[in-house]
Amino acid sequence: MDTLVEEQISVAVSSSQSAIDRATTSSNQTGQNGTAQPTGILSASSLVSGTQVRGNGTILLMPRASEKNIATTVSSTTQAIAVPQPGGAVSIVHVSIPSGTQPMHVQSVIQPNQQSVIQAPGGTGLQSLGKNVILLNKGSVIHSAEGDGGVHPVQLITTAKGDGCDGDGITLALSTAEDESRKRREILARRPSYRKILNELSSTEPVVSLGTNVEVKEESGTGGDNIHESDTSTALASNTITVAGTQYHTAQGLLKVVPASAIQLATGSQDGTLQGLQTLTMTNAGTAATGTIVQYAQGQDGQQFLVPVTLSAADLQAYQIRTAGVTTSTGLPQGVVMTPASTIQNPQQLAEETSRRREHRLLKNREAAKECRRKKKEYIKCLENRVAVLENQNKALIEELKSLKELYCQKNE
DNA sequence: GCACCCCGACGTCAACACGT
DNA sequence: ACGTGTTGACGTCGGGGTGC
Repeated sequence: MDTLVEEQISVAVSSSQSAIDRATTSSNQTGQNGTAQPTGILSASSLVSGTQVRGNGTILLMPRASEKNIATTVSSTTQAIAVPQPGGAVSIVHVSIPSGTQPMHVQSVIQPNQQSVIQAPGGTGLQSLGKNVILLNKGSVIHSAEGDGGVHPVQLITTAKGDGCDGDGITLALSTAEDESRKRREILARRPSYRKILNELSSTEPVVSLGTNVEVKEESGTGGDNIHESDTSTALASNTITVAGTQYHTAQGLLKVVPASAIQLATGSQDGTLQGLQTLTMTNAGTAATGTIVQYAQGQDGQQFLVPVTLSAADLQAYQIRTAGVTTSTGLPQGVVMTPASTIQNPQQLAEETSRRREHRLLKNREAAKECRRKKKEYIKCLENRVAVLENQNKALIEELKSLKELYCQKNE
């Protein structure tokens, strides 16, 4: 897995502040399809150095040790964290935007070849992003709701050569109206693939957003994995995440979900400390015929992991028989040793194994269904935001058309 | 208070996609 | 071929709103 370190940059572009000089130069750039893009080029030198644009238009924030936490002159108030996805498809952008007295955090999924939408929480419109604040993806257009009567679509094009993944910087292009119209049609024609989006999201989603008030920080283990940091004010212990009563424990890349409300401490040392392997019994209302054993292991560094194992009733019975009054080699009272599946030989055990596998399958599917619904809702939200953007865009275009018509009529009179 | 309806969340099944 | 992930469809359950 690629190691990608997030960089903080500012990508707020204010036309009123003239942070980007609209009238800098003009040249032709070769787009993705190899066609020249007649544009008025805007200098984006004010954007953070090291920021790159992939061939698919995704903003890449390449790790450079010397360029950590660079504040730009564009805006010192709006910050974004883009998380490029290996494979170059989708990037997740976290934006921290001061809104009044309360900083606002929004998340968006930047997709290649598609108009992307900054997703604001809970009914927060794009207007709250501030006047002419734009988070850019190639082909993405986000307009100020206030505006100055006109529409200023800004498009990212890359100066990168070759595959576009190794560009040295980005260039902002103010497209001509004709070109913009054509691109707009293309954008509208490219509807997002739900399956693809979800695949991209689920494949290596490094920063997890679980609800409106939760950010999850998952730290790397022994190195080599991604390091992603969310809001540093979020107090989360390493490898332990609690979200709405659900604890997420990561151990060696394994993420186990344990509903905290369902955990009851069944065994453990008397002083409350847990050492070695302990067991907890979890009540599970959904599967009355089954139980869940939680192996509670303590790592070398004192870190503790919960590893839930769903068992059938038969398994539970065997489990209890095996653990009753047994002292293991570790010296732990009532310690647990799981019977390896390979030792199951007789028909009854085979049936139990089948049952166990079914339970495992059901458990996995249950979690998958939850995840699927979550992604679906997220996707629907994204679509709704997109609708809002397009409606605003449409409204602005209608206004523009109206004013141009009036201008034309006045000239002819 | 009770019945009814609606809605959202959930679990399960089945079909399909996809990687190995 | 097989295991696993994804997702539509379906049924169930609980909470909230409404009419009686």
